[in-house]
Amino acid sequence: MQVALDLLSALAEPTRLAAVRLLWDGREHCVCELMETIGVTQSRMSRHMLVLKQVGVVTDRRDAQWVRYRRNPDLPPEQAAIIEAVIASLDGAQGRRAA
Amino acid sequence: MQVALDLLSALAEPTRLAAVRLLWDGREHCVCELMETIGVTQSRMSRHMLVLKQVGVVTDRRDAQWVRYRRNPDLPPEQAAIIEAVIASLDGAQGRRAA
DNA sequence: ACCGCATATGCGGTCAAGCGCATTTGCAGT
DNA sequence: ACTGCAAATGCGCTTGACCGCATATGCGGT
Repeated sequence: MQVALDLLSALAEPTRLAAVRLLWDGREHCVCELMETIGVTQSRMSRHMLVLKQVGVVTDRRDAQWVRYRRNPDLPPEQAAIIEAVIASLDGAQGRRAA
Repeated sequence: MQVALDLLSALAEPTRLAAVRLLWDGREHCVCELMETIGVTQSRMSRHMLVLKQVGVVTDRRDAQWVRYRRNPDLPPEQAAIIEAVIASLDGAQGRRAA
């Protein structure tokens, strides 16, 4: 159960959920981009990304002065399914509001 | 986003996740049954059920001296999908361990 | 009316999560 | 070597989640 709890805890925070949502396009994003898009301070963004990395949701890579984060391609399918369901609920809410 | 965050927070707690899992059989369960099955104190169980009720995951019903909780049948599908993905990951982990 | 089981709740304590600020570290250009 | 941007981290603080204990409330049965 612990794995699921860790994942849920990681997602149950606004900054982290926003980051996961952005990273779920499959592309790489540096911390500076994420913090600007989401609108949070640098240390805050950095720490939250660490949490996401620790639960295995994302991967990071040094690229010169930047650290590029992206969705972890090796994330177990059952966990990916959870994240996708969450993102779908976010997008769905948006769509229904617009309709 | 708030709705999803509330749901995730509600699920990201051991006692509540265990309760949701039990209630997801669609049947009714009283607090006394839940607390015994899960193995927690009465006040603890009661309070966690309140949280689950507040986020709309479960419904309660007075039946004589008991309060019967069950899965909320009116839970929006996108949220139900999240919960089902979580439960599937729990069951899946179990099955794979046994295999 | 009283008792007893089931459930909820008031209260106070503990602990970890999250935060900002300041500093450090990593890296590239000059 | 020095400067500057990107990212991480040490530190101390605040706040809210969760807990147990005790008590209140709801509801039959006697």
